[in-house]
Amino acid sequence: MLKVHLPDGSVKEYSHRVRPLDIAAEIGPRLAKATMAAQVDGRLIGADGLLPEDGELSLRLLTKKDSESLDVMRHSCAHVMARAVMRLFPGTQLAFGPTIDNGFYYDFQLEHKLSEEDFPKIEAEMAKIVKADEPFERVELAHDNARQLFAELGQTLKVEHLEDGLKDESQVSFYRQGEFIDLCRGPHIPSPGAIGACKLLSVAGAYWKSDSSKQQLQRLYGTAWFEKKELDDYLLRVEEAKRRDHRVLGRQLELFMIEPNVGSGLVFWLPKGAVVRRELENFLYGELIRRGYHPVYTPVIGNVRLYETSGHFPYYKDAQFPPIEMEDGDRYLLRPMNCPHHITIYQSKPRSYRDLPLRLAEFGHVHRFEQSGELNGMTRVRGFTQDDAHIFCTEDQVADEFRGCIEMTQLVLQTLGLDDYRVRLGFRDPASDKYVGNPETWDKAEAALTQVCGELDLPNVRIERGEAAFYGPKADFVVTDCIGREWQLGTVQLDYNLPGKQRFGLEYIGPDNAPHQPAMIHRAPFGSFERFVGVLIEHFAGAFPLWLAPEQVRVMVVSQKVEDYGRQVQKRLAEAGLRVTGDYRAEKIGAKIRDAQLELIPYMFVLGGREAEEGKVAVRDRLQGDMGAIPVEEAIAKLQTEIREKTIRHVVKGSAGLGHKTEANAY
RNA sequence: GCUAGCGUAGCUCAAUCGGCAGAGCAGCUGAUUUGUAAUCAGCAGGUUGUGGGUUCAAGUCCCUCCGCUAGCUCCA
Repeated sequence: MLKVHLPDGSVKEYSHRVRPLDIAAEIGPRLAKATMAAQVDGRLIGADGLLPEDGELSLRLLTKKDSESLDVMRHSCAHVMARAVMRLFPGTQLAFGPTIDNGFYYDFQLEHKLSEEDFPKIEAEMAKIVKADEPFERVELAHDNARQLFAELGQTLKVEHLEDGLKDESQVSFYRQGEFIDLCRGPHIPSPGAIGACKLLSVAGAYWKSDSSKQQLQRLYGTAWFEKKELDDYLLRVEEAKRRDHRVLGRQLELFMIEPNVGSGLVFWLPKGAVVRRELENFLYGELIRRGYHPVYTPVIGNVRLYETSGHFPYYKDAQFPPIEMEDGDRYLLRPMNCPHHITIYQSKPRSYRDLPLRLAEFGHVHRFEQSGELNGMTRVRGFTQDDAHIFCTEDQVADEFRGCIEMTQLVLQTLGLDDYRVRLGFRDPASDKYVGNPETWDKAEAALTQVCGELDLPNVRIERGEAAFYGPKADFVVTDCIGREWQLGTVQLDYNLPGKQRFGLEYIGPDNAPHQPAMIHRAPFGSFERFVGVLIEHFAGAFPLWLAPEQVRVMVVSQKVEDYGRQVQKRLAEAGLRVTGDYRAEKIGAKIRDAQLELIPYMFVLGGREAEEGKVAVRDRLQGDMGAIPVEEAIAKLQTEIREKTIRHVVKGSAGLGHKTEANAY
């Protein structure tokens, strides 16, 4: 006897084996038709999944209205796409085809080079399959039989996966739809007729089992929705996201440029971008001084020996610009990190426990030779400036110092309205030989980090093995941008290894008059100015809050007759410390306003004969339009308050994935 | 680095089958003196990423290199 609890509180009992679909049919034929999948005690299963004979369970029938159904349908759509590709290109080998945010992909191995020109053909074939609406049938087979089946079908990648990843499974499942059979855990929707609208998005290379030493496959990306309108909305959102791409806005708004004749991945900060950066630097410097950091400046190159000691050179040789070879045999490296230089300052004189914690801060420019395919606007470059600092402290001070770093990072993100982020605790992978130091030291560092993070109110903390730096574990702040990409920005890293005897052998004299080894914390709340500003441009869609805006207010005159008054007001605003320009062209006021709106200037002061007579300015707000005329000094005070308070007047509503990103910044 | 696609004026893009490189915006000059998102007219702007090849003829076809884009791999 099986007891089934339904969400409405009702309970049904069965003495025979039933499937969710049977239960749906019992409730009503419309529901049976609408059922896409089911949830049993919170676990997703297919509508045709046989429920146990005895016991008690809670069942939810999932229809198109339930968000869980969307993923199930998209996975089915991946099968439909694979079936279409196999029909069009016989001999296609199937790899993996999972669901991702807003869509799905499928990896294939085939002779034909897929390109966007093939998309219409594939989509047409998919449409036929959807229209035919043949059911997805789940079949379970013993491991050996499955292996034999896929060997006969010539699906060698699937056979390899059965022998490798699934070698311990005694029984495996696959799904059949017409002539198409695929090894698959499921679940699927009952039949593809429910796929309302789907579209192929792109094709790209991907390595078999994510291993760059293995063969490269062709990956087709697609998206699918229950309703055509949802697909259209999604495509609109993608377009909107493209418009706020920091590379596009960076050029339009003259914030930065990258000139291939100088070098890939090397950033030029143009005057307007430099203003944004300088404001951020000033903000950070204020915080650093308040928190007892000492700013330092150190060389941007150094003898290779230094980086051999730190380990950076041997570990990241291929990702660095090659050393400069001198005639006397010395070799100098463009520094890839600032820590060895700050360590050198620490070592420059004997240190007492009374000096600790010692916090050395530097906006240090570093160079790394990133692979060409990794370069991306400001977010992945070959020369960048870290808002770096290194804290040298005693064992007892580690927790407090670490907490201080996390809090400063949170303050920074909060100040800029970046609240869509998660914290990744990067720990070592015990199986890897990438890490320096002994396991006990690592365990100590990881335990300290876990404890501190546990005490703080951090969102979405997740431990990821294998994500540590080679010298220590870290807490990375990973921010999601407007098109659903994640960027590692701030980082706080705990290091017992570089100060250790095997590396730099740092010491301080303790109260017991004996030498001790200090601990080190590496931290950067922004990560790098380049990447941070890149993400910030997308976050604000180029419309910075007043305190960051390159141009805060533009004075514009209705006619050149009031130019003198305009210049007077402009001068007064500049004296008050505002970043101001004036538009005195022989243009109509509408044209001047339009230009300023497109340049995303937060405030416009419109001046005509009336304002000149009364000593006022007509304030036009970029977001709200005409605010009416007020005295000049009142307008200045209003803007100064907004600057001082770092007000954010419009925030992108962050959420995971492009599908949920909604347009928020009107511009 | 790998796979695929793409490189035309400062920007966004056009150029039929291989047949005289073109438009809008921006820029410059002149006229206009304007009240809350584009006034009008004129002028100028190019070694079609680079080097080679095929052809009577190449922006267009082929090869090399460089760069960019998407994804993969990597990220101290």
